[in-house]
Amino acid sequence: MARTPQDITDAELAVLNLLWEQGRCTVRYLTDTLYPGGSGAHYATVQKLLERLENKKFVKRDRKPWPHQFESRINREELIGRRLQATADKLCEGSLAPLLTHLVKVQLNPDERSSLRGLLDQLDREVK
Amino acid sequence: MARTPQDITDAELAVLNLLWEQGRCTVRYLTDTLYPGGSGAHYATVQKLLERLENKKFVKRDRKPWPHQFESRINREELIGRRLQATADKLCEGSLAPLLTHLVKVQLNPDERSSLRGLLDQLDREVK
DNA sequence: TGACATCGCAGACAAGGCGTCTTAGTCTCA
DNA sequence: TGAGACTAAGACGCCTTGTCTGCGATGTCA
Repeated sequence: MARTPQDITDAELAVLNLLWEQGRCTVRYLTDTLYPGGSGAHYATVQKLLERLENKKFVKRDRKPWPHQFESRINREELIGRRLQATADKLCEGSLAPLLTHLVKVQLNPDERSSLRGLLDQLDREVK
Repeated sequence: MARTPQDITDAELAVLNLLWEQGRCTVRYLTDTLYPGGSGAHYATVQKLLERLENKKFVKRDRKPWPHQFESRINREELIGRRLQATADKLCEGSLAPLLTHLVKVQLNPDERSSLRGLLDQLDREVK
């Protein structure tokens, strides 16, 4: 049974989180924020994480300015979607419906149910 | 940044899937189904996977009969819940609501929306 | 233009996860 | 009691992943 590597690892996610919060920025900024008072080695660590994220198309690097600028090519919402689909693929033959059912059953109190109805109504209106 | 091991790996999940489908059964049955025509080594592989699942409390082993009988202590629904919560912990500070919102937006056609309304109504009635 | 700091890049490394396999001991039953 | 199946414990090796080293390239400033 072959192993399936993670799409985005924990350390990579920490970098992405900062990119989401900050928008476009440099390795220097990311390093100083993630490892305050860190050594030069940490800089290279962040650089490597960015390189891997770039290879996986989750981060865009702008090589024109110096130093290079990085920004995310995926937002949190999209990543949530990927994770949900991955869960569905492994546990529900790719169907997202069981996940939805689970969340509705487990998660909602009456107030949340009514706000969910509101969301459904809104989606209905958008279709028209 | 420490790595977080998976709660249930792919190979372990293959075993669990069979246990869900079959209910209580032996290592022999699982091995012959997962590795048809497999060697003795595969038998030990399945045994090891079961041992790890047992340590993680996802499988119960009955040592009274010979050979031992195994059954799952978690069902698919519960595993879905664990995975969703893990996703929420990493991406939404533990809140499941964004996952639900995402699924409702991305996933539903009008028919599914109306059946979801039915589910909500049913939950409302159960509360009373 | 030369000194110097910073950056970019390629690769190496260790720890641990995970799937697999070996081996030795144990049990059942004819 | 001997054959055959099962249990148990550990080892093996590949891979992922977070980290780090070294060095050439690039920019800044006197």
